[in-house]
Amino acid sequence: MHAYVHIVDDDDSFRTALERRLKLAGYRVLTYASARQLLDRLPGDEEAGCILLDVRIPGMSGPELQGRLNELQSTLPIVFLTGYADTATTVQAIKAGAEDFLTKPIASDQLIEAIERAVARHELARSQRARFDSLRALLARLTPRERQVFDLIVCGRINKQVAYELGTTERTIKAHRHQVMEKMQVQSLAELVSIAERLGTRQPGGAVRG
Amino acid sequence: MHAYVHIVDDDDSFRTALERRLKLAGYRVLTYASARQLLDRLPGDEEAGCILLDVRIPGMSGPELQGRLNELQSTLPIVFLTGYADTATTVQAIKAGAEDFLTKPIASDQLIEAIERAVARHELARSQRARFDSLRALLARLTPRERQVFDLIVCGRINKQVAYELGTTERTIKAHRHQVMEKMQVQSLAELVSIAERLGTRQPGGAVRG
DNA sequence: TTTCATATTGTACCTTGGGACAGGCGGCCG
DNA sequence: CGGCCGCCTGTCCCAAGGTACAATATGAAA
Repeated sequence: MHAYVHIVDDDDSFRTALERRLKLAGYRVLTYASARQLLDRLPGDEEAGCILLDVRIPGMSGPELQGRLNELQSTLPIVFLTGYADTATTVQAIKAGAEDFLTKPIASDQLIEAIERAVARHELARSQRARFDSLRALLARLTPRERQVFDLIVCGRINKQVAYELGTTERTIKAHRHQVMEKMQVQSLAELVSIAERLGTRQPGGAVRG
Repeated sequence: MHAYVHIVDDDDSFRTALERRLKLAGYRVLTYASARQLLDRLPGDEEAGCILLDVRIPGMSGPELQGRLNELQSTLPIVFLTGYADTATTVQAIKAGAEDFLTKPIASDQLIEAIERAVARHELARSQRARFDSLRALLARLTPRERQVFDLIVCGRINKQVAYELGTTERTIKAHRHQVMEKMQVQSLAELVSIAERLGTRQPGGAVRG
């Protein structure tokens, strides 16, 4: 386990001490004195890891950074680590998806436990994200027309209905449908529907009245 | 809005005061002096509502009750309301799905806000649950054989393959398949797959090697 | 201007799905 | 025991999906 731990804290000595502790525990550690710094050298998703984040840091606060990272679709789990914790902030942080909320001083084993949970969650999130993204990539390769056909067939329309709704012929739809199956790398309608369902691109769509 | 608020607190006077406040705010209120009492007269899902729960109550604690209710598949959101809140308990409660975690004394408007959020969430959860349950009910009406056919066709098998895997003929599968579509009240394979996906009864299942 | 991707359409043929109609076998319950 | 249900099976036929082979048109890119 060579997971990255990103420490964001304005207290130099605390940061250094924590860095040393975690390196001894086998982690790769990167430190940041402010939220800004972390955003500037934003860690990607290439490696499993997590963020250890102080609540009160100069400039952008911990929860603010959390919000920003959420906006940026970051999957990096956050473990808050702070001196004083008021209930509202704690609740807000956890609701916003933080993996944990710990108070200083913190026992090493308890911290490591939290980090391990966070890293495990990150690994899970990454793999889910990877699957999701690869499906989205496939979908993105469809031409606009193919995408229209895709949407209709995963809603259960038969070729004839699709042809009617798109103002073309059944033969043409067969061609597009073939392309769709090809590009989405599926052999059956069932798989196609399953993908659509998982990507959330499937609105049941009323039955046709023709 | 005639939502039910279930107050669980061992402090008689607090319970009564809170009950009065909430009734004035238009809620229907039920009070319980212990976790046991609430479990005994367990509120169903018929009406929207939420639970106001103290952390430290005699017998089963707030978080313990929360765990028990989660086991029981309760959808009733919990708003913790307690005098003293340590961080670990707060984090644990929110992670376990509590809607909020407030400390006494609490301003009415803030409490009402939390209750409103909880009730809204309950309404959402109830409607989702209802849809889910109705699908499960349909699925439960399938005979064992039909269920096997269902599982295979939503994985993309064609009749011939299903027949082979179940050691019977294509004709028989057609009959079962017809029954499945009938009982599940769907007109297309797409809808059937969608249901399977939402019910999580669909394991991709490897391609057939025949 | 040539080339490429996209969108379109056609014919012919085969496979798969699905309905209509009809029947057989075995277990469970009143 | 008779009837109901689950399960199985058959034939005929049509509709829908899928493929091979082929071709046209248009706009954008090289």
